[in-house]
Amino acid sequence: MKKVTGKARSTPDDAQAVVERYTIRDLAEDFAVTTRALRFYEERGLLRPQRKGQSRVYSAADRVRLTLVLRGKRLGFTLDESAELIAMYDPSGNNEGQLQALINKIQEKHQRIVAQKSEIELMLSDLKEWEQRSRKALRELSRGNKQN
Amino acid sequence: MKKVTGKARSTPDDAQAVVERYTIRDLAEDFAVTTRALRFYEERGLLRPQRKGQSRVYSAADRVRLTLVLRGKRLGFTLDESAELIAMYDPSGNNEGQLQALINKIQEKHQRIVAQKSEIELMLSDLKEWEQRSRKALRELSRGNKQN
DNA sequence: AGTTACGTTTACGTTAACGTAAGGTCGAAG
DNA sequence: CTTCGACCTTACGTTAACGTAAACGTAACT
Repeated sequence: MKKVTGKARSTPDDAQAVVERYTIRDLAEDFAVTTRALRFYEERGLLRPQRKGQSRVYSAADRVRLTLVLRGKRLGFTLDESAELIAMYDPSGNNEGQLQALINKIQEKHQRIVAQKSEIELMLSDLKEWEQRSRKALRELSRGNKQN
Repeated sequence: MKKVTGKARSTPDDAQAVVERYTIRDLAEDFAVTTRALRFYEERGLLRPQRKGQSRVYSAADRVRLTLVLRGKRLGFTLDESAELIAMYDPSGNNEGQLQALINKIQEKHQRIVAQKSEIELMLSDLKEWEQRSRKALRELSRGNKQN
């Protein structure tokens, strides 16, 4: 969690607002992703870091976005879907319609997850069944061996 | 479920064992997969239909295999994993060690599925949380509008 | 013979989310 | 000045599971 204020080197005299800035590596380490992934996310419009020269400079806002992206991944969203959701949640366009749309999207995904959950429950029973059959076959096999 | 015995056309006199045979299309329809998929599965060693001339002829055994493959898919197995499992379950090599290995594999997958399940539960709560925040933002926004 | 239906092989195309070079820039350290 | 180390861009490679198209064989019907 290397936090660095405005000018990191050695000018603590400058009492400007404490704007946290992070290098690409900071974020990569903090979130356990590769720098390639971060650049990729940017390419896909999920992050919009500033530049200092050619280097990317990430802010706290970018960390929030990244958090959302990663959360989206865990939720099984594609990057495009996450991009869409994040865009909708963007404070700049926080009007009523947008938010309602966002809520709808979320509920849509909610449905999908619920479906996945029942799928998995089916899978579990399938697996158990299969294992049972294997065990049974194994028992019968060893019984057969004894009778040999 | 077009079942066809030995020689389908018009020789019911031939009383040989009722060996069910299916065309590639039969299987495709019965299992709701494409013929391409069936050929692909064969290419990957998951199915081994006989040939009559150049055409593929599937047997009941192939249906079982296909069932296992599709079940594997639902279980989140890759084709390679399914191939492995099916190979292990193959009656030709049904010795004790093989079966035990199969059971182990299955349990391994079982673990994975269980993990997925809890992942999904996390996702669900994440989603609900997110939705809550959106709703709240929406309420506050409409409250603000009234005061305008 | 011609057409239609169904089968075959070969092989390139597709999608997602990065991985993995290859080569170039830039500022600090020795 | 040279060498690092960290950053950058460009661009091709990768994996899974087929989709899709091309070009052809064969059998049955008309």
